[in-house]
Amino acid sequence: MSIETDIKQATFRNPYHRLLVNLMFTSNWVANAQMHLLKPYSLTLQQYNVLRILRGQYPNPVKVSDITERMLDKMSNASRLVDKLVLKKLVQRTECPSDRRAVDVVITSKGLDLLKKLDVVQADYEVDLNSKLSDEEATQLSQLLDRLRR
Amino acid sequence: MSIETDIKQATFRNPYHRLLVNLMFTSNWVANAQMHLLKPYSLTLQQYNVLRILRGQYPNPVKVSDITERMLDKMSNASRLVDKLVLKKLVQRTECPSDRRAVDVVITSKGLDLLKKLDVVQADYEVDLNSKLSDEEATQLSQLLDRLRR
DNA sequence: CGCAAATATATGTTATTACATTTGATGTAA
DNA sequence: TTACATCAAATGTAATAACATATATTTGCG
Repeated sequence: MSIETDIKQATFRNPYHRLLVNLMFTSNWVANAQMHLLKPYSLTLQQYNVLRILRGQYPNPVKVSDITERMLDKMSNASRLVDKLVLKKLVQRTECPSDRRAVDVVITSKGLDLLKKLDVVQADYEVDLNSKLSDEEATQLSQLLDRLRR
Repeated sequence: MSIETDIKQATFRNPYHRLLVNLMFTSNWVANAQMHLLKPYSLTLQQYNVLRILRGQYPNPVKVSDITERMLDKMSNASRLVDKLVLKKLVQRTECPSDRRAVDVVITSKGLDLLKKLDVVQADYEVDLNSKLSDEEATQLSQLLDRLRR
């Protein structure tokens, strides 16, 4: 279904207007689906993203400021997000030895195990996308998104 | 810059994984920019979207349930969003004569005036996109997003 | 060195979101 | 018509987000 049908709007002013609306709508649509996948594991999308960032650097620590930077999903909740993950014992927080202002965060083995389980769920979801867009189309879509942010 | 550089992640498992991350990232990026455009007018992005939905039907009323449906941005805040807009006198709420459970919402002339001012701001933003993607590319991107939601 | 500016994180506050429940109205089947 | 399911909106609530400010540390310039 086209975005026009999905949001029941007959026309847009121009292709850019349509694109902006479509982008937000689609992203919400995906975020929603992902949230529901994560729900049985009591993880929010943001917490999941933080865990994946940490796994990407494992076993090296990542600073809270690095997490903030990579999320774009805005300022200063990184500290509290890490809080939540510490409470769940999915990450560990230690003072950075070279800069006592900073905090080193590392994913725990419990966190890694959880991500492993979620990899399966996520892979299934991605396979599902495969039936809608080919590899090439997914790549092309990604490249167009990159250009939009230039 | 590619999404890899933007979020400092070397690789993704597959094109779909990259696409999902890129989609969220880009959408946050756009939402953020839009939020800052709206800030001087003390409107949130959601409130702005509701106003545009109402303008689309003007002078016909739109039910709260219709607003909810078109937002996908989830359940049940539509009622409170309308509340906020009523407080600002940007919309008017009247009981639907044919179904007393429902509520008819109509944008006021003050609301229409505000949207008119925002049209200019929004148009400027869209012109800016024009320098990054051609009309055809914007259309193509939109179509790929449509297919992703199939 | 001494001190102001910058940096990293944490915290306080308010608004917004997600989710569940409530209230009232309508549709429908016995 | 009554009883019951369904539906529309509003409301309660807990979690989360946005934004400003605070606290502690480091950096760098005179």
